[in-house]
Amino acid sequence: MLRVNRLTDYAAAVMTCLASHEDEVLSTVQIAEETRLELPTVSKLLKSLGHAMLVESFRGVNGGYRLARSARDISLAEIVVALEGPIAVTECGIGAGQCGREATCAVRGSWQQISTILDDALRAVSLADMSRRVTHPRPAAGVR
Amino acid sequence: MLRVNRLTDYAAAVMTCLASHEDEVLSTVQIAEETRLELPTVSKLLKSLGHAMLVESFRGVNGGYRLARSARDISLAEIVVALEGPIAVTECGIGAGQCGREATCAVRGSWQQISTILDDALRAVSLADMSRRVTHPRPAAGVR
DNA sequence: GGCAATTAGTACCATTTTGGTCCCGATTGT
DNA sequence: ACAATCGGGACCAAAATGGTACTAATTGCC
Repeated sequence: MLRVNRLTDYAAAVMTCLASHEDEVLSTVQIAEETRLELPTVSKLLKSLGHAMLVESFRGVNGGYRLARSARDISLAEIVVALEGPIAVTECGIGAGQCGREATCAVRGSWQQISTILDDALRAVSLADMSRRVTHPRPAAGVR
Repeated sequence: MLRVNRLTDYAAAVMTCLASHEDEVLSTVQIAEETRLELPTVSKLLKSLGHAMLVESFRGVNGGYRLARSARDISLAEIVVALEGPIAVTECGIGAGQCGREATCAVRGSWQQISTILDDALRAVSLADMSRRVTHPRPAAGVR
């Protein structure tokens, strides 16, 4: 486990799809077809991504969605945050006062360290990196 | 989000408790009191940790649990794996054939990269590190 | 030998989360 | 005016999660 929600995974696919059509406005239907995801699901995802200002929406006939910024300027971390909220592997990592055991808790610091590393890793991957990987399927060894 | 199960968090607390009594055999009751967790929950956790060979169990009167190895030789990754299974942020990261979209999936590689980094980070934290942090509450900046 | 302490295994249940669907109102190009 | 689209919710079924309970097996001690 230690999974990202399936919807977050889907969101990454949707964003990659948009990235591969940079500057075009794609309708939800087109995106659903291209990603092979269900239409209502894609619709829901795009709404969340819109709230997070990762995509721009255009209503009306010929409306649809487009990346709000260049694919190079959007990180995987932002997509995760848009769908799941702050990146923290434990609940107490978000804010104080959630746990009751805080004062005596020996493990919080370590979890926070893990969260930070994870956050860094997610921020280091841009949407452009993810799209690039499609055509160059053999990734380099390290990240940063 | 992107959380570890609460039980995994608890398991880390239980293991840290055992680490602070290295070589002693503690009963479930003692561990529950010290960690301030519910007895049945602690019991369940210790069973899982036993299956994963992270703790040794002793039945009968004066029985209980003890770390199976030195705290330095047990990593946070092992605790996570014991409770949650293989570390992979997406389902398709575990094995092939889970997803159907695999052939065309553009994002799998990036998720796997994240999983690897996360795994490394978890393996880099030992139980001894976690215990140490209790007495030295200000952690150093980086990990490795 | 028998009792009490203690873990092992398993089954079970309530609640929350998750993934997914649907509907209706608002906007806009033709 | 109409049709294509997005926006915002409400809603629901299924699964995961966290937690509990019960019984069997093991072991130390009197």
